[in-house]
Amino acid sequence: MPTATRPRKSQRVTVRDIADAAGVSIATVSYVLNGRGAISEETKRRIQKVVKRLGYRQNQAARTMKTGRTAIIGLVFPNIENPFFASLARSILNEAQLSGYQTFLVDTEGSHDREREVVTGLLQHGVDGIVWFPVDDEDTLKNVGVDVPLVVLDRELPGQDQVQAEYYAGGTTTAEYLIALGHRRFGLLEGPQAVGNARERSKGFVDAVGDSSKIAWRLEHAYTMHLSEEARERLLARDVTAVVCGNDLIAIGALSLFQGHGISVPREVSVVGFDDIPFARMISPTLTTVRMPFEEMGREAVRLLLRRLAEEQAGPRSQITLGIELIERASTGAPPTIHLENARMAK
Amino acid sequence: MPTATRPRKSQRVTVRDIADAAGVSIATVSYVLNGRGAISEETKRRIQKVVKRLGYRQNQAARTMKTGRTAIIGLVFPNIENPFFASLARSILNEAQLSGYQTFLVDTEGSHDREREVVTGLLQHGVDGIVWFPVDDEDTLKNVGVDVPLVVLDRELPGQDQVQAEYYAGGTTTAEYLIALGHRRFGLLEGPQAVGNARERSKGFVDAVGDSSKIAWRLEHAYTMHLSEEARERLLARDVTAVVCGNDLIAIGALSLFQGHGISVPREVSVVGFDDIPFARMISPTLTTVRMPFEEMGREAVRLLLRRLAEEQAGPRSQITLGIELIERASTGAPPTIHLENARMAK
DNA sequence: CAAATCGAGCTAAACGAATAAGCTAGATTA
DNA sequence: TAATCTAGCTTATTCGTTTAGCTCGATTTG
Repeated sequence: MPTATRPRKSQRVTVRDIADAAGVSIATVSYVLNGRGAISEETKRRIQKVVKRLGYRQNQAARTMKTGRTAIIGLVFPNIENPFFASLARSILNEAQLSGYQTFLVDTEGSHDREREVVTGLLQHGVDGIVWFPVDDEDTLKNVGVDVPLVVLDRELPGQDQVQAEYYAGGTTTAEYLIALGHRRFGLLEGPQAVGNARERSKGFVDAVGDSSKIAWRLEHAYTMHLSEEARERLLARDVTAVVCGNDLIAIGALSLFQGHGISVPREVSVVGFDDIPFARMISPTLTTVRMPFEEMGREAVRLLLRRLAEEQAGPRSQITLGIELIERASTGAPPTIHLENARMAK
Repeated sequence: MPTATRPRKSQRVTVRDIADAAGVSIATVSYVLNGRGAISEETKRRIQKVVKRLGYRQNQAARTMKTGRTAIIGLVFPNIENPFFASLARSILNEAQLSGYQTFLVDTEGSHDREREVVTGLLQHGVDGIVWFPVDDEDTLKNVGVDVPLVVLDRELPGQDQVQAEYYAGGTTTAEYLIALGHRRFGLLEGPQAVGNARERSKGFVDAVGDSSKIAWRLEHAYTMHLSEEARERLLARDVTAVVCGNDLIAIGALSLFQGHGISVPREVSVVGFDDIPFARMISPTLTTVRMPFEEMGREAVRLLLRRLAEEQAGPRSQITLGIELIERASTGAPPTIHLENARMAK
């Protein structure tokens, strides 16, 4: 179709241009650029000067063709709007950047189909590795043919490298803390039980509570601030002195509900979250919660991935488990006296 | 160095493999893959079957070499942990994905130097276009040599395509609303005035307030929930009936401070935010704020970019300005009577 | 009935960089 | 003096695609 228009030649600066301008071969330029080969200091300097002068940038696509490496990692997340993921993403983007990697961030919006789709896209682009935060415990990528290193975040998948936190301990710690405060009747607004770590957390809590106290009810809830009708009813029934939530978003939803109904937290009821998103300390009352080590998780995930990449060898899978910590804030306190007395009588 | 080890041939499936298996040339395979050329239905089907059977994926790097297109766009953000950006990012990622584009997300962490750095990285990877949310009004990319379409978000930069919102109108609308409620003494916790839209917003507010009321103080503040010492003092001085904040995070910080000091919102003081991040409706009291059209902004930015990409022609720059809307919630109300009376007397 | 047209597919030349292998000239060694 | 070595380059090939231009037989047309 183009008739008169002459195709613009040499649109982009290439090694060829550098080589010509510096009076050397393209091989020499390439060696200098990659710090390889035996090149005299003088030639190096000359070439580097030309590179700067012409504003040359390596063509990553061409590089990739030869080396098979893209210097890109893929980051697969269920929902970037959840502050938990935003914090984690930041840590990962940062760590990757430090090692000279760019990151494709893809949002699966909680769908298994989209998980498969987006990962296929990532592989087509030839990402060197993938950090994957699965929607739930289902291994949707089983037969997608992932032929690059993969690190799984916060989930239990057999045979994969993974970075997790001490969910069970998070549960027990929470229980011990609340019991020490005097609570004896609990409500659990658990995260989706299709996810292993949500189960772990609940299990830790239930185990630690043991026979000393009563878990009045357990209700599964999505990781969102907008409480389900059932959850609202449960909370407003007022039959517990402490509500333990699957994550901070659910806890914030609970606080919001209580506040809307004039129920005082923590005087009438205590609320505990999980994750310690930045908002947890800003809402009122500030939220007692279990801190997830975002920074560390992201860093470890990227490092694990890059180590795999460097070794090239398929060693045994690594499983990194990070410690958690209960952060005591203003949403928890001693139970109302009447309940306290009940508890004493029960002893 | 490899002596005994035979280099694994045909590690990856290529068009060559498909062509051989289907008994055609690689050109034919390519035509089928790209829906071009005149190929019989039968051959198409045969090739597609082989593609599926061998699990072939196009090598994007090789494609890029020939076409000069990467099918990647770069997204440059100041801080992904701010829910405002998270929401915007989600919209952009989604829209890009729909058009078959992957997205590099980079976080500049509010630094000009990093803005330059990361964009250079993006260009090296050959992104087809860039959506840029600048740190402030400074055009840090002026001499970075950006040779691809660029869309600027939420900032005023001469000569660039941009997507914005009606900041000035946001300011006036807020003022009119508060005045209608009876407020006459205002405090402004403004966003960084180095940024044009923050100035616009303040200007809109100040203009609309006019002589009818008094702006007791104006204080510049970073876009964060953690209030500065000066801001805290200002707020606790209690000399205004309404506080207008530069964004929702600042507003949440203010609410938190008031609540911590037993100051009732909105009975004693009203608070207004800006952006309408998802949390605005979940905190208590729920936050009256000005809704930024995240979804639309992201969508328009990507569309604008892709249009540029398709046209290839450098037409006149586009400037899309989106409407905003005041969302009335529970953090605003009539001023305390004593103030109301003062205001009346002043008339 | 020869020429023009057309459908379906093939050949071959890029794209820009990395790199193995080869070359050259001067220095060192036998 | 000849053989060997080495620093410092260059030459030539390769990565997997896309695509302009060609071929070849079948069909249509004047």
